[in-house]
Formats: sequence, C-alpha cells, structure tokens
Amino acid sequence: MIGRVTADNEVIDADLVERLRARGQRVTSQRLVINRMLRSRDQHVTAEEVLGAVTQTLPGTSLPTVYATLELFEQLGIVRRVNAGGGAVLFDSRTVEHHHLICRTCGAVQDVDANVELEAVFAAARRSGFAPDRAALVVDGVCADCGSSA
Amino acid sequence: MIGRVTADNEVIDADLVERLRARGQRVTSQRLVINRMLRSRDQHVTAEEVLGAVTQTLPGTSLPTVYATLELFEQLGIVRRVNAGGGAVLFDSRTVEHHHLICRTCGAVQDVDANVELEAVFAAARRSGFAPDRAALVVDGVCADCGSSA
DNA sequence: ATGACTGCAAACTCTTTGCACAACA
DNA sequence: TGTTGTGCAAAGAGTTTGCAGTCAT
Repeated sequence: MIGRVTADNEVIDADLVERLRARGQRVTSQRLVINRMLRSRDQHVTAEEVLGAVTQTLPGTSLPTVYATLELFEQLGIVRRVNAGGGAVLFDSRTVEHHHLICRTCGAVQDVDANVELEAVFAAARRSGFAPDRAALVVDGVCADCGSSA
Repeated sequence: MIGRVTADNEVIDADLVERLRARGQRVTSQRLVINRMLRSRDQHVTAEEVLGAVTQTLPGTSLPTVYATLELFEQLGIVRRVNAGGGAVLFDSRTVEHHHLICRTCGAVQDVDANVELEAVFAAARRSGFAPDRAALVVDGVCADCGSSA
C-alpha cells in the first residue's frame, strides 16, 4: 500500500485548488466536497451516490451540479466515465489500471486488477487514422452472489 | 474472407427459423426482416437504424417490437449489446472478435479488428468468484475526420 | 463589481411497460 | 383455437438545459 495512503483533506483540497486555478476556474465548496468524497472512496460511483454522500456534508446540493462537477473533473483528469451495462454511467476515481466486471443478473459492478496488453489494439486503431486515448474493458458475466444463489 | 460470404436470404431465414423453433418461439415477418437487415449490414447498429431499415420492407413496424426482437436475438446469440459512449446502445451482429473505437468529438463508432489477450482478466475475475462470459473493449479517442479538421 | 457557479424546474432522449388486436402454430 | 407477438400510447429512468439568484475572485 505504499504510495496509496489516503491523503488528508488538506492535501486533497490543495491539489484540486491547484488544478482549478491552472484553468482559471473557481473553487467552490461543492467542488471541494465532491472531490473529497471521490478520493475517500477511490472506487466507481454513480451520480446518485455522489449526491447522497455530498448532501450529508452540504445539504441542498443538486444533481445538475453533481453532473456538472463530474464533467469538469473528467476534463481535469480526476475521474473517468465508465459506461456500465444497461445505460448506467459510473464515475471512477481510481487512477491505477483496472477493468470492470458487470453481473448480468443483478447489475453489480466490481473492479478487476489485471493488466491487458492494449498496444496491438491501439496500433490497429492508429492504422485506420484513429488517435486512441484510453480503453475501457467491461466483462459481462455472473457475480459470486448470483452464481451461488442460482 | 472465406467463410464470411454474404449468405442469401433463404439460408439466413432458415437459420433463424431453426433457432426459434428450438426454443418454441414463433416465426414472424418482423423477426425475419430484422434478422436479414442485421446480417446484410454485419455491423453495429442502433435500434433507430434497425427501425428505419425495417420500415422500408415492413411499414408500420414499431420501436418496441425492434427492442423486443433485439433482446430476443441477444438471447439467441445473434447480436451482442455494446454500450458505446454517451449512453448509446449498439447492437452488433458481427461474430468475429473485434472491438470498438469511439470518437470523443463526434461520437462515431468504428470497428477495430485486433485480438486482445483476455485470459489474464478472466482468470482474475474467476479468482474473485465472478464467472466471466464476454468482454467488450471500448477505446476512446479522436477519429480520423475529427483529427484532421482540428 | 462581474462573471462563473449553483439550485430549481422542466425538457429531453432512449428504453420499457400495459393493454387490446392480430397472427402464428 | 389458444397463446405469443405486435402496435399504440404512455410511463420511466437518467441526464441535460434554461434561467434567476448567489458567491468566488
């Protein structure tokens, strides 16, 4: 766990402030709180989950603000949008390479830590004129809970 | 291209009829026409695109029927659901392994033919009790058109 | 002071559901 | 003839937009 210790809020806040200042954008309490929430979970979340957690600290926060902030954070490179099955959109703040497992039965999403060799795909993409940036691997299947209860 | 010649409609129809009979399900003109359309394109399509093409042959076909049929075809193994970016859902009738490139700028989706070694991810998934079935790799980036016009 | 950000409400898109009629087996 | 499948209309979920007020700078 070296290098992946949960940083305290001051450090987390300072980091966000720096990123926002660099782009001439404002520091608001909503942005700070959402950022803290994301970092403390270090795991994919839905917009609703963000709202639920943020509301405890900052009552009255609205869903449009959550979406706007998550979109901003995506541009800042803090979160990554992940299209899970069924049109569900997740926001993932984990920066280490990992992929997602989606249960066909209950829809639960979990992480897998595994490296996938993507260079061949990226190379094939470039050959067709496409400039690849990131790749997301989503695995369908049946999770442990649903598999044992079936 | 051996083994991937466009089959004529009789063969395509017969194949579907067989699959439906095997499950005790009915053969309807909507199902036949949608199946033909998917096979003739051999490429990812949206529900709207299916409706547009099918309506030319079978006017009055409805969107709910298209969705119901695509869901049935998914169970039959004829199509695969692909969650592209932005909540767009595609139905892919290509059976050969391939992945998808999604342009961040215009949203266009194109195929890449490349093999990705998934065994490591599948093994990691199994280790956590998850029974993997299929994997979909989606690559974000900028397509040739958008890259050259930027 | 001034312009960006927030909250509220409503619109929007895509997909699914309920029900009556039609059509396959 | 008995279901299954279809079409229509409407509901639903999740996300985005417009606008007025508020707050960071």
